[in-house]
Amino acid sequence: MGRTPCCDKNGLKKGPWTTEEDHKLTSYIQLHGPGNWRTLPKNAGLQRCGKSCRLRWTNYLRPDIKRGRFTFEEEETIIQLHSILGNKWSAIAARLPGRTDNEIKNYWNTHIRKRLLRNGIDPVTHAPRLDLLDLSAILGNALCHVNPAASLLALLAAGTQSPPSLLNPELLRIAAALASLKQENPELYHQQQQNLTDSQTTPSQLIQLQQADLERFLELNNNNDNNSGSQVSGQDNFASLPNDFGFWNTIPELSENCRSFQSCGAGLSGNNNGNGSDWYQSSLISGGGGNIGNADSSVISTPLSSPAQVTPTSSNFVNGSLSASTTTEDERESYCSSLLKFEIPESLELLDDFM
DNA sequence: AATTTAACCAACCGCCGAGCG
DNA sequence: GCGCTCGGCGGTTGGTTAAAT
Repeated sequence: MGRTPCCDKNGLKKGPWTTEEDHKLTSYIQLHGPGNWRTLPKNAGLQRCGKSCRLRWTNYLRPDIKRGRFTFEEEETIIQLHSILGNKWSAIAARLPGRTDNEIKNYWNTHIRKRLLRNGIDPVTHAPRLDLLDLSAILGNALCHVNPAASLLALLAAGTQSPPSLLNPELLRIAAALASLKQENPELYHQQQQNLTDSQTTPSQLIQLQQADLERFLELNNNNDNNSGSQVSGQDNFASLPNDFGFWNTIPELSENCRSFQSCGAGLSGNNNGNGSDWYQSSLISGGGGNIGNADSSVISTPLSSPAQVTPTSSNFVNGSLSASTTTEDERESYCSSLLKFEIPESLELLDDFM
């Protein structure tokens, strides 16, 4: 199947297109329609190969192309489709009106892929990188949606391998998830609670290992709130902890783990139907999952589609999600940062319910 | 202000499959 | 069945711009 490259011929121009060339190509296609790319450049008076013309038209000049930044919904769609289709950019583009495969591919490679990698998620398999992450965080995130109670158990079980005085950051996160579930879907919440009751493990025994630190932490958080009258970021809160607070300050890895603690908003997504996709996708975008020791604001283990526990200050926050049409990446980052604000929900008392 | 580095993205390259004679 | 062309696709490059030093 031999084939001569269409651009090998001398005299054919390469490189960036000029306005005049764009005008010639657009005018010709408006008159004759696209197609027959081999003869098109000659007929249109262009010193380009047909392939170059086709790419210019399909990726840039086509009138139905949507320019500008990708919206939040588009980003979610790309991730979702990529998890199913892989690098089938044209197939993904077919689901995103106005976006070209080239544009999606570029956006994936320059934005989404990097973000997933930063968050410890393999951009190829969409699975957490076990070699990079803390196992308990992975377990927590993976199970959180399916079965919060089981997730709690898993995390607590993982916690038993840590020094007893270590406050497992996932514990509060899962607790917040359960709190959110209780508010959003009481029926499912009680079902999960029943699952926990039916299990052979006694959570009270496990949770007691961490209860002391949990109480001290909440006490500190309350003091901070009372003193400042404002919310305190998670990192600041940890920074304010006394050095003898638990065991973590003696071990760098544990210290980092705790400093990366991000609370609240970890509830299940608004879609509590057992399909984990939107929670998963939101986690990918917002940076969910086992980010350890990374203060990057893009790695927030909080699903954007679950705002129940957070109070975003961004004006773009509309109806429980970012206002997609106006959301820039900077604003998204800002929004993510706002999710770091500390708000231990009152319903965290539900931990006692498990006791 | 100048230089270096990083990020972005349009465009190119090469491979592939469909279709045709 | 073979050879060829065409259009499509995914990977990669390199020029431009922005940010950092």
